Amino acid sequence: MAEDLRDKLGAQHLPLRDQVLAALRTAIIDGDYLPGERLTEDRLAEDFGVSRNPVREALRVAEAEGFVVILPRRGAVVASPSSGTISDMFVVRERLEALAARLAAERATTADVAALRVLLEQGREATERQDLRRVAELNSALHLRILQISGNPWLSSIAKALYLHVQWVFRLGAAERAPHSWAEHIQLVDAIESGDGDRAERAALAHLDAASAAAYENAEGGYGAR
Amino acid sequence: MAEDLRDKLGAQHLPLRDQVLAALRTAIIDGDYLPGERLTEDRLAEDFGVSRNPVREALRVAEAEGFVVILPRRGAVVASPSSGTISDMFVVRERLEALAARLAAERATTADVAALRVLLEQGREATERQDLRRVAELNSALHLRILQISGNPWLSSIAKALYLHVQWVFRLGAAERAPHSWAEHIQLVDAIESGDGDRAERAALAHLDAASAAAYENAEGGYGAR
DNA sequence: CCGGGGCAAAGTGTATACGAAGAACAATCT
DNA sequence: AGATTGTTCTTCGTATACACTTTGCCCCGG
Repeated sequence: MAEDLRDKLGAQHLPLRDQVLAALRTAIIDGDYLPGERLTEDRLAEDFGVSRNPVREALRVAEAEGFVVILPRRGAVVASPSSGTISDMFVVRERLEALAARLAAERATTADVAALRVLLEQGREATERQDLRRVAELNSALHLRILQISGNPWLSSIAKALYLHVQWVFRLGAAERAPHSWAEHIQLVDAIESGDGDRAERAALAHLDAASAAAYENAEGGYGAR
Repeated sequence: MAEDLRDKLGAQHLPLRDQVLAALRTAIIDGDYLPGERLTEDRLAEDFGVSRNPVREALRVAEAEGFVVILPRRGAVVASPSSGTISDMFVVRERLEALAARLAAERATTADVAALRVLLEQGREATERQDLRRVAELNSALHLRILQISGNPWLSSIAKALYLHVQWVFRLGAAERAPHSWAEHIQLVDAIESGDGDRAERAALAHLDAASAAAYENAEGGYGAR
């Protein structure tokens, strides 16, 4: 896309609305704002120390991304992912990440693979140290990196959005993803390195299936229903 | 120019920002605003007969949806789908619609299938009448209906967003989709009726491949670069 | 004690104005 | 010419105002 243009020109200035959006997203994902909670504009404006306008703009985008629901004349509430939508999410994500794995396998440079291996190694270390927070971070980083390597901006942005929601569900469902997923990650990176699209896709599917099962388990009755 | 756009807003009593967003989307898809065209807030506000606030909120969502690109401190321009992103879109859409077809096959009621057949029949008629505009409408309706039957809101909304972009590319690339796609549609609906997920998926893929090829052909050098 | 009517508070939706800062472009100076 | 300096256009954010809806509460009558 026009990313090159965007990079060239005044890129480093982050509009307030974007900062608010980022803060809002993480607040929701981290559970600072709980599903069903009402988000009045004034309150958010005060929380973030800005006026109503940036907040409103951030809210619209958050709505488009599925983090909040906006009821006309009644304002925004944090969305409530039901267990039904969780499995829906995973079915879609499975397909998208499988595709990403295939494309990544077909396009990865040796540098790309090296970067993945670094993440893998760091993940192994963090797992050894029992640093679950860092493990989760690296897990995200790995998946996001693969998406990026796939070189398909649409795929990347859609899958990223879904991924954020998955994280959200995880946090709500208490536990972080179990560390055993790193074995699957290694399989996946190996497959990508091999350049074999079919194999990469299979590896991604296997991994996602396991992740899905774990998520579903965690999520069962995890959050405040409604 | 400002008049016809204003008329599209009509007398509905939705929030203005939603009307503006809808009008903006269709204006972009219909080619009233061309790729690369600069969209200043004042201009849009005047075109739609509203103040700048609803316009700004609509623009943020339009950006999230990929219809415009917002450059910090420089404002919004209509996005320019390059032929690269077109094929990227189709690769993703292929997977999603294949999934939708599978789910639809697994879940479709006889009423669902009947509804699809009605669309099919209307499409056949419209094709006979050479009513290309109506054919395109029915084509959309069919795909959207299948998405809906799939019963997966995530899949549905993501694929719908992608579909809008495909339509956009089509309009830009001049011609509507060739009428021969109806034969593929019939295959697809038959497969869905059969309840055979694999078969439905294959039918969807075949259809999408053909559509993709046609789109790619139309798009080649179709629009004004940037 | 309870249900409903009505009223006030809260909050959204929209408009408007204004100042600050960035970007683009023209004019000016060396 | 090339660099520098204004000038202008716009976005970005703030603030304010106000209509209109929704909500919640109080009070009243049963």
